[in-house]
Amino acid sequence: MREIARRAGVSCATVSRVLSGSSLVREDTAKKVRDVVSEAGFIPNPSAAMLKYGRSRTYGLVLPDLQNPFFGEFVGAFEDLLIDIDHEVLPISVQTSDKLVKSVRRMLMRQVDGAVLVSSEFDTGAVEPLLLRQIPLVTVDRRSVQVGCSDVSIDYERGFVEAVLHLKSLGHKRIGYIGGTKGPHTSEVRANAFEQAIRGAGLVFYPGLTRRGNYQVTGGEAAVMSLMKMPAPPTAIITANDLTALGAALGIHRLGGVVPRDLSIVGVDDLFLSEVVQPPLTTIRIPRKRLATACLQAMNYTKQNLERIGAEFSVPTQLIVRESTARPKSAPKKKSKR
Amino acid sequence: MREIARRAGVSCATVSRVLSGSSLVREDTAKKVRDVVSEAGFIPNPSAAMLKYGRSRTYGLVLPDLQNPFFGEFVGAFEDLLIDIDHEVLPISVQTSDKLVKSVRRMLMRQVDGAVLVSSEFDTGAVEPLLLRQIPLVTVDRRSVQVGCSDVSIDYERGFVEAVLHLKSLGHKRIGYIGGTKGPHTSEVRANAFEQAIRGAGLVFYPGLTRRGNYQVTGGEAAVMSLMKMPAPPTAIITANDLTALGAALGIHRLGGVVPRDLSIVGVDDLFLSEVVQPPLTTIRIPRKRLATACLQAMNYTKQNLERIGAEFSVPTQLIVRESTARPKSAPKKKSKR
DNA sequence: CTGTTAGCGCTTTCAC
DNA sequence: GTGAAAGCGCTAACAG
Repeated sequence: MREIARRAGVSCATVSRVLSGSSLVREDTAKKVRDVVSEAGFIPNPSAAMLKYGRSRTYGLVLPDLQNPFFGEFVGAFEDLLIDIDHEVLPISVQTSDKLVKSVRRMLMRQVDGAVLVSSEFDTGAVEPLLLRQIPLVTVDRRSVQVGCSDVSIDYERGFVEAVLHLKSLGHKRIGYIGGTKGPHTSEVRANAFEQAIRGAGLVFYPGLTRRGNYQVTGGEAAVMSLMKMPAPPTAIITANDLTALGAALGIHRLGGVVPRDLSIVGVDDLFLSEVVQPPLTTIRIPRKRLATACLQAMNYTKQNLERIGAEFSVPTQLIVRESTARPKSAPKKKSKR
Repeated sequence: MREIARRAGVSCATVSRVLSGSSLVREDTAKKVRDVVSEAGFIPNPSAAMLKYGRSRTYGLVLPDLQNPFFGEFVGAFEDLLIDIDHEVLPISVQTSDKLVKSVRRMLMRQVDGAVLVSSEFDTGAVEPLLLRQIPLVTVDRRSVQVGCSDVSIDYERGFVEAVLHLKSLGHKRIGYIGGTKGPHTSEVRANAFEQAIRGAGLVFYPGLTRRGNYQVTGGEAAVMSLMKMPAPPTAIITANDLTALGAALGIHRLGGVVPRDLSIVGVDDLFLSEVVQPPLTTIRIPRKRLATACLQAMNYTKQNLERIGAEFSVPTQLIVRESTARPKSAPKKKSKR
């Protein structure tokens, strides 16, 4: 920078002013500086500014599992948003929850300006250091907020209602559910949302038709195996995410069955792959862009209201009907009229 | 840090020495400092060190497409490796090649200590600024090196040979290929590798049975449609990656056919999803961990030999046989004995 | 062994 | 409108 100042015949203070777009510089001086800057290919070093202000222009993004394509896509969406405001993303994948403690340390080291926690599977203790240091937090679908921490919830409720109505209109009455393993809180919320969607549609909720999964293919497969072994198995299921749904489809196939003939399946996420598998998956889409936007919005809110309880944001979902759902085998023909 | 020094009754130089593990400190002093550090939850600010040494302990990772799960998995593998050496990864997804210029700028700003370029689809000009600033570069599968830039190639050759032999042993003779769109160089290399694998196996290479794809599902689908319309379509194909293979399978399905009955398909990557689709995909596995390790190794080599031409590293591939390959419809029964 | 000090690159008062 | 200078947190050379 000194070098630029020297070449332009000004001081580094002036160069700094030009670069930060201060209007206190005469236009011809500014132009000259800009010329020298671009000619020399000068790129300012933000670490110096960071050192001075303690802000890194970086947000931590804690994800449970980069193997799930959904999160890869989400990182991309979030990154795009940050580019526009000249920030970076520090992605952190946390397979096991004890790694969160280390991750928090990493974020602290890198002086992140905030953190988005997409794995809700964590105990508050782990993020305590972040809160203590006044780092704004945003959780996704944790359904609870606290001082310095906002939440963006994904509106599964609406998606579940749409999905259940769709299944009901096809003639399904015994609808099962394969959930996730996450923190008791979220799991509870979702299971309740499912139950209410069922009841809201005027159907009977069968607790015996719900299973736990692990948000992965393996969990969906195991759960569907267990479900189909029952004396009265479900004719349709809704799963916690597309990976679980894919696992369920695989399980049906292993059992010698066919989707949707033997079981209708509804996923959640709408991975771009869900469209190309056979059969293409009916799923409740979580819009990544909107989710990313809401996270950033929540981040800004939290930052500006650090002393107050965080706000709750919500992202809508949308049912995408494809071919993994159909009329149940046993459905009386007349139902088709409805 | 001053605060810590004050509390421990030492100077900040001593604190710094303790934190960096210097042995020049008496054990009891060091212990005391460590106690204070952990009690106060002190976390050093690396930007200061960065400012001083110009090193950020961050590597840029330029990826073509975070939507392809392979890259998500690769980011995870690379991140794991970097954690061990206390570095971070700055992931940058580059959809269009003109964005590379901006990305390069971002990496320069963040003072990355090096960059791994997984999209080989770029002209050398775009990364010139990196080279100029003596930032070590590693390309993946670019098959060329230069001063300050090493390459890690993926041994498609071996994978193609294995795949062709596998298909030949099943009785296939007309084997097609759906490539990618990447820079002319890599595409050429792969197409050649395919051709040689075919010839090496004593089969006839039919140029008319090769198509270009786009490394995505859409490309595979379009290419297979075109291929199957031919008077004498292939009985098996090898594709540039699993997404293309999935697209090809989808295309066959759209055409009313069945994989592998109407066409055997071999992919490349071994996405974890490839195992769970129907039929599970026969594919040439690229080991992410080994690839990540090789990239880091290449990075270290380049860093230590910045003045010299980079080295070439290679990562082996491995054929994983699943159910998307089978004997061709037309195969004479006696072939089965072989 | 430990303390003092200078300086990394930048921004930002405060003078001029 | 512009320059001079201090200071962000840390490290390394040097002094003690």
